[in-house]
Amino acid sequence: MQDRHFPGQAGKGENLLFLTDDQLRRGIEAMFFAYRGFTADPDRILENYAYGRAHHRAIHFINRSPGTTVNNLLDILGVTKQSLNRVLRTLIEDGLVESRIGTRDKRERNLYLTEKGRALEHELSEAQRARMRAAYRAAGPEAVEGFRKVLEQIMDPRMRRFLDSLSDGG
Amino acid sequence: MQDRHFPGQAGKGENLLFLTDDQLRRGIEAMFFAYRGFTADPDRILENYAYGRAHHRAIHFINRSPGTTVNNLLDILGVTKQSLNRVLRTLIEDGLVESRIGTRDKRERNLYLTEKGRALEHELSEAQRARMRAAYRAAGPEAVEGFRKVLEQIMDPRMRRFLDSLSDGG
DNA sequence: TTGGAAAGTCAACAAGACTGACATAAAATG
DNA sequence: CATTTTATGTCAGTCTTGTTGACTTTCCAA
Repeated sequence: MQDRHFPGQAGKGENLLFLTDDQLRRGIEAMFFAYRGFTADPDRILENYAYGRAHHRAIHFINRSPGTTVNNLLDILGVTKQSLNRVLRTLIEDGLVESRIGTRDKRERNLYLTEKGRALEHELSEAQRARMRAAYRAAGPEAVEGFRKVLEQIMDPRMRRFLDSLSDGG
Repeated sequence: MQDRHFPGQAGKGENLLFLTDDQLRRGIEAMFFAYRGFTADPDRILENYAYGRAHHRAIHFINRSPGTTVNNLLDILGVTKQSLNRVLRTLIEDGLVESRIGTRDKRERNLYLTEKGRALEHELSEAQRARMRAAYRAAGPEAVEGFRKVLEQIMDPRMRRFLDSLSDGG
């Protein structure tokens, strides 16, 4: 599609140099180290509250989709409901998340951040955004476009569709 | 530096649209979902061996730098020695890693993959590379360049220098 | 109305991270 | 040569976060 097809071996080889095992390995290692940096700042903040990454993820996506159900969250986070429930329980007990019984379906719980929850969400996301902002700025808009493009290809298609739905609808 | 400076608000705003909180949030969520995809295939393989991600990471970097020491590995992986030791012990017991007493400094242990270790390393990395290869191919070489550029900015500078040293020297 | 499915909760357990204390051997230093 | 530092390994205990299994409440459809 986007490859210009030169005849013969030389042309093809030159075009596909970015697909060598060595280039792939560099990308893999970059993902590993970058993800560590990506989580480092929120992790430091969470320590002050005796929370972990699981709490951050729950807070993030509840803030993102207020009124979401436990089942929705399970789908997004990809953990078992028991695991999520433990996290939600502490967040509710600590007054960061409010759980309201569903109106249509009383089995469901609609989740909302409280004022306190929004405050922590903002503290966490601002720390994470600061690092991303600096990285984006240093790399430039074209690099950022490529960054997002590759990430979307790495993730499972289901999650890509989910992200797309958030961008369109929200 | 790489920003072209237009006078007035409109020009500046248009140039920096990729730095809005919304764009940053999309990048953050993309990182989260992509990392899950990134680890999914190796995780599935590791289950068959009753190993975890920690084993994968150790195997990867021992394969990357044969003869590396425990201390080196601690530095790269960013875990405690107790944590790493548990992993190394099982890998050595299972005959995937060989630990030789250092020649210059007999306190050190030089770590090597055995034939069996290399086999697992290859199985794991090939699965991970397959996903990355597909993503790279779909996104194209320019996107891949941006991807790597942004990741390098996200990681801590220490790890960036480490990656650079691997590219130059190895 | 009754039985199954769905949403959510509670309890117990496992992996893998952590800290802290301690042991051993070897190297470095005074 | 005595002491200190370094590299590694180990034991014990804790924490987060994942798991499975059993359970309640609610909804829906046969």
